[in-house]
Amino acid sequence: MTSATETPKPNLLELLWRAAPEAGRGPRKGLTVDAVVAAAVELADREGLEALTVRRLAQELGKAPMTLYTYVPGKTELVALMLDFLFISMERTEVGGRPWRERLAAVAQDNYALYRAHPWAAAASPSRPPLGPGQCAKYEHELQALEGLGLGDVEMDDVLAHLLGFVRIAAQDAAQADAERAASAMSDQEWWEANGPLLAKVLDPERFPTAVRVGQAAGEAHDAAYDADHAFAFGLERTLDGLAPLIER
Amino acid sequence: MTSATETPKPNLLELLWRAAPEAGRGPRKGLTVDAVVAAAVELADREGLEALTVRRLAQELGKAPMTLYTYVPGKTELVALMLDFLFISMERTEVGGRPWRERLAAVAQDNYALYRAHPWAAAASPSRPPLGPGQCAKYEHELQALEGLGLGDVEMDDVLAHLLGFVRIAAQDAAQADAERAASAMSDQEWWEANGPLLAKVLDPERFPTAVRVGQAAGEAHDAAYDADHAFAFGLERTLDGLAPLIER
DNA sequence: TTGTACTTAGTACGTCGTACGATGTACAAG
DNA sequence: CTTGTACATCGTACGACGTACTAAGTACAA
Repeated sequence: MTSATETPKPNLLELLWRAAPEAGRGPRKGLTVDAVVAAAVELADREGLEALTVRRLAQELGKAPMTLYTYVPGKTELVALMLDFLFISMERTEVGGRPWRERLAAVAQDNYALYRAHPWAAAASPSRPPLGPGQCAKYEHELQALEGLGLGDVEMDDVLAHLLGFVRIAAQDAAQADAERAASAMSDQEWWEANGPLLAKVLDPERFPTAVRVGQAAGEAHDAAYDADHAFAFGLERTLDGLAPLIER
Repeated sequence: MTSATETPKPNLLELLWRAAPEAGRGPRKGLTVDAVVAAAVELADREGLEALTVRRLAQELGKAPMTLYTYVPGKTELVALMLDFLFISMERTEVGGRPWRERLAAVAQDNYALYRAHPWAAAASPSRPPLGPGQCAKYEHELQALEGLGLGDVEMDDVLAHLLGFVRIAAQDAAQADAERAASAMSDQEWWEANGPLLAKVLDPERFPTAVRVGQAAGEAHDAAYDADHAFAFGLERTLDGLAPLIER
């Protein structure tokens, strides 16, 4: 055993809470973790999560790529920090004293707005994000919207997870629909010219009677293959309806 | 303009429906699209989606990497084919004549079972998969579970999308929880030794009273940070409760 | 003043998806 | 039967990626 200097390699939790031991010797740092994270969020917002590469981010910050590893141990940790960064500063509608349905709707809408503003976050966000300050503040605020409704503690957690899961999948689907529209160089017309004939042959109303009928009706109703905001509005009502028996019992 | 031979480059839809123009000249093909897709599914099942690389898949098939591009235009299309492959052969519980709640529960459970057996699929599956034969058969079957309940066509589509969205997010969360458990080299005990002190300091019951109380209760109730199957069971009941007012009106 | 812990940067490794070009095969046209 | 051509196959290579490693230089502690 040498008396080697253990480079303490900051833990993700320490990083999230900015509990790093505050360096002593050596040159001054030219950046902060926050600056790196903020720039990363801005880049991901602007050009999507797949454009967020270490090289690219370093370039925007005017540093060499490997320099970023002084601030963040790796890309996974960076994304976790980015998420918590969003959670810290997201809108939290105040709902004290309002009926439960409005309270939960506000929670859902705050989350949906967050994911719509930062589409990469919907895909990156796990159901149990690491316990950073943002996640904790968010959890606290959202649980308070569920206080006093006669739910047990475990039920409160179940209900919240259920509600937030709905919002996440709605936001994921919305983001993906947007991305597909943007990525497809084809106009709707071109697409139909290319694929219509085959589809007409293959979507046999005798083989798929219900599918053809319903699919057509849905497509015409939304004037598109998929209407994300409608799906969110519809799903939110259903989700709240589904919580009513538990809450109003 | 030369009279160049346009290599017709198979469309994704043509590929899904196996409507490729059936080559004429040249050496016999050593594989089929189905063989490639089946091997890819098996590899992804066995080692996860990130282990599914073109080189690796080619190796398992005894071919050179670039050879696969004769069968499939690219990796995105391969994943789409893999999904439709699952949809073709998935379990479809027969539910004719049963009450609506049982029917929808069966649809949800068939989907959940699919995603649990093929965890990569939950992440890869969009809300509107391309219209391959599997997706069509699936859509048809699932819509039939909604027939005769007094819903309009557009409502049937909305309801199904809502139900399937719930299943997808539940499966995603389950897969991710499993993956995290597997990836973390730490035991629970090691994790708490490493992170407990910081958490104790930072999870201040005065700052986050509800979060600390509820989080602890939920953690103890499930004996883990997250219990995916419980979340699915709970959420399914809530989701069906939420559809009741629409169906039983 | 000197030693040491640190930030920064350059280079490089192993991975990925896939473009390109050469080689050889088997059918179609002569 | 011969020959031309469309195609399957494969080796090589390119430009990305995350990041390990090393060297250089800086500013505080002793």
